[in-house]
Amino acid sequence: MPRRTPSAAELHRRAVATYVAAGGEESVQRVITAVQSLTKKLDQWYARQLADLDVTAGEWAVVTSLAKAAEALTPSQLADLTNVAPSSMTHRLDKLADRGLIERTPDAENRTRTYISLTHEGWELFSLAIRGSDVVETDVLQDLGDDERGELARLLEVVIARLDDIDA
Amino acid sequence: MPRRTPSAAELHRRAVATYVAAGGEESVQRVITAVQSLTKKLDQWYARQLADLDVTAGEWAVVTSLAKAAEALTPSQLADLTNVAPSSMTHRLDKLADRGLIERTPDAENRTRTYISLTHEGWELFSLAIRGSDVVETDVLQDLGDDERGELARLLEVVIARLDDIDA
DNA sequence: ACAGAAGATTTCGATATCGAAATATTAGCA
DNA sequence: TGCTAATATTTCGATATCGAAATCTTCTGT
Repeated sequence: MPRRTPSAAELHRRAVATYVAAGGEESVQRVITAVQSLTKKLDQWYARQLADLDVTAGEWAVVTSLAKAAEALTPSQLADLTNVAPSSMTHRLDKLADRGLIERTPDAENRTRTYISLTHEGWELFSLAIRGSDVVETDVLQDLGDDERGELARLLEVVIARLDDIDA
Repeated sequence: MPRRTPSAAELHRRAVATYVAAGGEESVQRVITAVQSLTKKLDQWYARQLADLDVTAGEWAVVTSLAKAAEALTPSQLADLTNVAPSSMTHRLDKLADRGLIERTPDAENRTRTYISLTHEGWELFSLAIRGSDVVETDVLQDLGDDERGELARLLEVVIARLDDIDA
């Protein structure tokens, strides 16, 4: 018989122990493991929320990429930003265009290139989903005081700043 | 012409601004956005590293789940842990079993159930990949002092502890 | 003991994704 | 100019994933 589901905190402890036993450094694994399990939980919630709007995680990734870019992007750029093969993007964009969330605009200056942009409906969907997910996200951070939340953000941003320099 | 690729830090700033403009709370978005872009980068590195070992991200998720559980799991549990449909797990396990990384053991007490466990080779692959990824992970956290790293871990663990209570 | 509900895994048809090749355009350069 | 290389997107065949249904086993209640 499978035993009772352990708490997230307990799973985290075990995961860190496992990684350390396999040769990882403890302080590193505590951070990385926590970041990953947090993302995993968030992804589950987003998936449910997006299902209500009849949008897949992959489609949502396209919408947010366009929203964040604040300018038109090419299919290749979107494929790159969303970690997917360029050939897969074609079909995704077809579906999104059919639903009226994005539109393709051929580049007049370079006819091999197509620009993708959010339609008004696309922006509305984005805004709607963000307001919904902000609720869950706020809940997740509830146990952190204002100062702690700021400190957490600061530390993460130090890490982010380093991302480009690695592996290059 | 597409302009120069912005830095991760710059992308982060913009993303937060976009989410705030769409109705998100700033201190929340700073944290959540940072966590997600960090995970995305890590996933890219893992994918490359795993490709060298001829393992997909999905297969790796199965291996780590088994390693962390430290006991045999059923296909359903694995599907749940790795966010995939139970029917998809069947084929994944077939492939992993063909490669000798896992093995299926029928449960003697309940013949509808099958237990999946890592083989010796499975453990070796796990250990090898962990030692490899620890290198990158350590690099990522390089700009944080020991105390800062500890504080980051602590804050994240506070958040983790709350995950179970949400949405239930 | 037995009928029906619940559970676990697999099979099946439809769809999504991948990598490689095809197509079309632009850029570099002799 | 004209030829080759590079770039952007799409098409194509193979594989992976999904949700629903099928199969088999165990549990529940009478």
